[in-house]
Amino acid sequence: MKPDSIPSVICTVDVVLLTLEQATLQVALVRREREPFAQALALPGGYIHAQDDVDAQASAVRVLRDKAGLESPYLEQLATFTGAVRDPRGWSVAVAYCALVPASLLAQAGGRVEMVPVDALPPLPFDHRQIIDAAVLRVRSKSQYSSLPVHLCAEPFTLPQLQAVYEAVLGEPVNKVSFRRKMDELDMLEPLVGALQTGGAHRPAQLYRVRPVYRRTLSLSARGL
Amino acid sequence: MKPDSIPSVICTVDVVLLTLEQATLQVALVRREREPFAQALALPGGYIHAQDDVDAQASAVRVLRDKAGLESPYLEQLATFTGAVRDPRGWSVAVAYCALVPASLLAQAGGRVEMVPVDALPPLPFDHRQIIDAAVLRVRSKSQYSSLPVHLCAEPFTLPQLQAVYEAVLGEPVNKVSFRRKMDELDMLEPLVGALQTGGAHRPAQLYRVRPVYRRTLSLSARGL
DNA sequence: GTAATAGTGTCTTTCAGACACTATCCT
DNA sequence: AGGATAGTGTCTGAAAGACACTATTAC
Repeated sequence: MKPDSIPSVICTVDVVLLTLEQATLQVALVRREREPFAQALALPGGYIHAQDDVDAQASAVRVLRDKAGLESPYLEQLATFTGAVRDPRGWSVAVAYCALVPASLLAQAGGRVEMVPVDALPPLPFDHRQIIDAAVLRVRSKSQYSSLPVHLCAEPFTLPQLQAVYEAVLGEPVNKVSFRRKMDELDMLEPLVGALQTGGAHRPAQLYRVRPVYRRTLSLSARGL
Repeated sequence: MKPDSIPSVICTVDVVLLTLEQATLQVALVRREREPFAQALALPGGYIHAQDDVDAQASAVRVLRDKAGLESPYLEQLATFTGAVRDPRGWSVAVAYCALVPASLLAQAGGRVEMVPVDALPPLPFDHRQIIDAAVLRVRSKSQYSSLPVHLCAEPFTLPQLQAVYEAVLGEPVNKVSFRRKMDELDMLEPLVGALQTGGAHRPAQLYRVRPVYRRTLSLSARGL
C-alpha cells in the first residue's frame, strides 16, 4: 500500500566496534568489497535485509558476524545518520550501532578487521568519521557515570585493571579510593572467592566478574565516576 | 546502482512534541487522516520525502510545520525504531525526534493537535507508546544535569517560574538555594535589567532570558541539578 | 501592619580526593 | 630483607541541602 510517489531510500546499518588496546580506544575498519569506495577502509556496514532481519539491531548483529566474525555482548543504538548527500548512491538512512568488546575477544575472532586508534583515523568514506566521533564521544561521556567500560574488560578482571580501563577511556587519572567506593556502591561486581591474580612481584589482586544481572544492563551512578 | 534484490523499507519520521501545562508534561497527538489506523490519535509523523528533505531532521521540521503548524526552537534526534512488525505496511524505519516548546507557543499555533498528559496516554497505534516513553525518559534524565527545561519556559521568565518547570519535569522538589547557585554557575541566563514581574501581593521577581549563545545549545552541569 | 513570595547569608551534611598506612606477594 | 603493587582508614576540602533571615510588593 506504499504510494509509489515516495522514492525509495537506501537503508543501511553501520557498526562502530570499539576495543581497548595499548591503553587506546581502537575502532574496527574493514576493506569495502563493493562500490562505492571499493577497497577503501570503512566501518563494517550493510543493507538492512527486510526479509531476514527482524529489526535494525538484528541487521547490526548480522553485519558484525559476517564482517568481523564475532558476537558483541554489548551492542547499543548510537544515532541515525541521514540525508541526500552522505552516500553517492542517493538519499540514505544509516542506523549506527556501537559495540564494545574486550581486546581478547577480538583477537580470537581472527584478522578480518583492521584496528585503528580513534585518535589517528585515516580519511574515511561517507560520514564515517562523524559516526566514529559520535560513538567515541558517547562512550567517553557514559563512562563518567556508568559501568559501561566493563564491557571493554575481559572477565575475570582485577579492580586495578578495571581502573586502568576507565583511565584509558576517560583520558585522565582516577582516584583509587573514590573508584573503589563507587564500584562498591554500584554493587555490580562480585568477587570470585579465593581467586586471586598472582604472578606479579607484589600482593595478588582479587579477581571479579560482573554480576549476571548487570551483564547486558548498565549500572548508573547518580554523581559520576 | 542499488541491487534490486534489496526490498525497499518504509522510511518515516515521528515527532514527540512535548510541552508543560498544568505542571504536567503533555505530548501532542494528531488524528491520522490515512490508513493504517485512520482516525486514531497518533504522533505527528510522515514519510521522508527524498526529493524535498535534505535530511531526516528537515523531514521532522516539515512534519511539525504541516501537522502542528509551528517551528520548534528545540528539536533533537531521539532514537530510531525499526522492524518488520511495528507497521502493518511492512518493514519500517522510523527516525524519532523530540521537540520541546513552551505552552504559549503551542497555544498561538492553533488547535491542530491534541495535548495529552504523558502519564495518561490512550492506546496508541504502532509503537508510539514506546517512542513517547523513550522521549519522556530522555527529557527527565537530561533535566537532571542540563539546561534543557528552559525550552519549556516562555521568555522572559523568573527564577521561581523556571524552578517550578524543573520540579514539574523531574517530579520532585528542588532546593531553592542550590538551584539558584547552579543557574548562576551555568551562566546561561541574563537578567533583563529593570524588568520585574509584578502583580502578586509580594516582592516582585527579576525577569531573565537565555543568553543568545545558549539559545540552541544546552548547558551541561558536571554534577547534576 | 499583614500576608505572601523573592532573594540571600550561613550552618550542616554529604561526598570526592589526598595521604598515609597496612597487606602480601616475588626475588 | 627489600621492592612493588593491592587494598584500607582517615583527614580535608568542596559542594549540596536545610534553615533562617531580610526585601518588597498588594491590600
